[in-house]
Amino acid sequence: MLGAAVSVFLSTFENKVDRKGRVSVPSSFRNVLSQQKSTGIILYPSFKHPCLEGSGDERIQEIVSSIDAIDVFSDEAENLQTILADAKQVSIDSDGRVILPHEFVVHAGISDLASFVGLGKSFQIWSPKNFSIHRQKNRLRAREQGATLRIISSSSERT
Amino acid sequence: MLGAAVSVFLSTFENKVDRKGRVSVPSSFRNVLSQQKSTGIILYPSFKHPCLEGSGDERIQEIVSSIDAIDVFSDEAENLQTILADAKQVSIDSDGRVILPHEFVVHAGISDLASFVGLGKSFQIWSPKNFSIHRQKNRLRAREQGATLRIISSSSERT
DNA sequence: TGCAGAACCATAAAATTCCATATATTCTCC
DNA sequence: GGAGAATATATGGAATTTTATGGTTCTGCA
Repeated sequence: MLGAAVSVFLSTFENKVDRKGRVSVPSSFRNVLSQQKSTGIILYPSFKHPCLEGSGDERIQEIVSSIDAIDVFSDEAENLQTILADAKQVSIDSDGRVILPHEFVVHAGISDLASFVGLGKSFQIWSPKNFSIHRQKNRLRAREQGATLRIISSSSERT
Repeated sequence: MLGAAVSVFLSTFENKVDRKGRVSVPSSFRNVLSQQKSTGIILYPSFKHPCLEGSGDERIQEIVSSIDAIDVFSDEAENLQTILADAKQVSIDSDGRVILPHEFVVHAGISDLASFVGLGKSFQIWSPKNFSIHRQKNRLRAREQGATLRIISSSSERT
């Protein structure tokens, strides 16, 4: 395993998806997950993008608690329940792979390659093609809006 | 059975209903139920949607307590009491199937397919057709109201 | 005695586990 | 410092086990 082990999902990895929909979870991601004591990962289709949202399975517990905290029959509860209805837990096999459910593969437009994109506390899975488009748009926007400001101010605390 | 198992009802499964009204309970749901030591499941017609509400039989206990906690003659109490009056317990056979009572099948508009929808601590059973309409509405609303944002921000507080 | 519900069997499809390998990376001993 | 051993990662395929599902038989009860 590579050195450090920052306990956040970091960087982007492109892995192959075989005929059965199996794909290796990047090893650094697996380390983060095992540190969170996740036995598997939770996946659900993104509302906003043609990609999958992923996280350790503790996240589900948080959603369930959120639902409990509000009126069971409210619209708001139903919004959150939608996430649960769409989510799937996939287990990581002994070789570090998961099986991407077919509907998810379709939603994300994935064929034989999948990009795992670290977002810190969570990650996304894209088709490499869609991701490169998305990435370019994001970079452009970040540049225009001066995304660096936030970073500088937060890191300046430790200097 | 796969290792994992966050012990909540998760994801959506579409199973066949045979001529005798039998339908397989998704295996992951059965796991949750057995973890709850439920010998069967409790079903009752939703009064909000054309679907059935389902849960392990401990859930009924919670509803009973809720009734106790509120004004005995309020509308809310009557709503909850209606649930109890309409509810039925169905047992799971050795092959993991239940028989959907005829009135319930009618209420939900189910013919030869049933969608089991995980909602965390409980689940629903829909006709796939009605569910897809419902799902689309919910997803749209969730997107507009930004349901995910709240979860993400609340979870980020604790790290 | 006829019918609904329960228990039994059988089977095809799907998911999970196990094994094999190629490639890269790290370690260790000289 | 470097050759080779040991380890880890990503991938492909096969074997095994679980599910889902259809059909049949049994049983009590109206």
